[in-house]
Formats: sequence, structure tokens, C-alpha cells
Amino acid sequence: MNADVEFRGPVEKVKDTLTIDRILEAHEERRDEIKQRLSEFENVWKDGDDDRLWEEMVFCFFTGGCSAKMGLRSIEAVRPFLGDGTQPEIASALSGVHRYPNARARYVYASRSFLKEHCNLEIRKKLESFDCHLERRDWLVREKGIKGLGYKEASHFLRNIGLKGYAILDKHVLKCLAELKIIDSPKPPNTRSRYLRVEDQLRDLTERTKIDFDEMDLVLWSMKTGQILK
DNA sequence: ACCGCAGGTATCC
DNA sequence: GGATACATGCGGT
Repeated sequence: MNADVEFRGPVEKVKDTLTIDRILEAHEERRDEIKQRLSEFENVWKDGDDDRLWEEMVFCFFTGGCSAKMGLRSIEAVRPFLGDGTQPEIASALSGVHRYPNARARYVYASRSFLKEHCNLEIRKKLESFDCHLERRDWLVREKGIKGLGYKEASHFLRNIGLKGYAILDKHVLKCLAELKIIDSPKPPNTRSRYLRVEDQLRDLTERTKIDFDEMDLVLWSMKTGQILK
């Protein structure tokens, strides 16, 4: 039978002091689960259509300031309205599911209206049009027509659709970096240059530990949250 | 029962 | 640049 399959308990929060060794250990423990999750993201870029990419973007509108689970439930609730629901329909679907139903419905409706006008919602083609990784994300963040994506959520979106090399600097990851004394404060970087600096500092950590950059994010996040989600 | 916290961002000053 | 609005369910105690 499967005698060689090692039973692994659920991912658990790490309560000890964060050290490089503890990170290597957590990476070793969770490597398979993390690689599997990353391959799911890669598959989105591999065979997801524009509707799928749009759905992933909306998921990221929903995760700002609320739990990943709430984001997942919210995307289920609005799925029927993703393509052409009115703002009130989206808000109503989010009511009782997301904590900011009106504000987030506004993001979805406004961003979709812009993207329809700008690129006929051909998100893949639009994202492929950038030669430079950083310019791609900069566009998502700076485009006034897209509501709901700052550097953190734009990176989250790009990672979730399978693109590599974007750090998702949320409060948990920042707390890890602060505990390691890699950054002074866990305060979120509030400018482009600060975000890029911390992202480079995270890159240094991945080079020192030889842990893949995109795996590192999930290692650190799971150490703080005990979960490996989206 | 109660309390802290959700993988933040837009908008206004 | 810093404060505020968004406006709620979940999980630990």
C-alpha cells in the first residue's frame, strides 16, 4: 500500500523566534505543498482565459484588509456577476460575505469598465505587452482606472496567475523581515521605491538561503498564519 | 460573550 | 505624507 507516504500534520504556525535555520526547516517541511500551490498558479497562466485572469484580479481586490478565506467566499458569491453584473448586483452579492460590500463592488465595477474600454478585457494580451517585469506591475498600480491594486495586491495578482518574481509584502512577510533585522520596521512600504527596496532585501534573503524567491513568500506567510492558501 | 484581527487601498486633507 | 472610511465574520480566550 502507501507505506512510503509520510503522513504530515497540518501546517502550523511557528511560535519560536524566527531564524534562518527555522525558515530552512519550514521550507523543507512544506516544500511539496508549496510547490504544488505554485504549479496551480502556473497553470492559470498556462491555460487560463481572460475571464479567469479577471477573476483572479477581482479576488485580489477582495483580499485587501480582509482574510484570504473571506476573499475566496466573496469570489464565489460574485462569480455570476463578474462579467456584466451591475454595481448594485455585485454589492448585494457581497453583502453578508465581505466586510466592505459597497467599496469593493465599486472597485470591481470601475476596474471592469476601464478594462473593457482600454483593452476589451484582454488582460493576457495587455500583460504580455510589457517587456519589463516591473513596468507590468507599475502599470497595474498607477493606472487610475484600475481600483484596488496597490503594490502588494498587484504583486499578489501577478503571482496568483503564475508570473514569477513579485514579492507579496503583506504584514506577515514584513513582520518576518523585521524580526530577522533585515528591515527596521514592519510598517508597510508606502512608496514605489520603498517597496522595491524591501523586495530586493527579500531577494537577498532568498539568495543566502537558496530558497526559490516565489517559494519564500509562501514559506514566510505560512510560518505566520499556519496556512498555505492564495 | 467578548475581543483582536483579517495577505490594503482610495480618498481627503 | 498621514489620517480616515470601508462597515463584518472568524477564531482564540
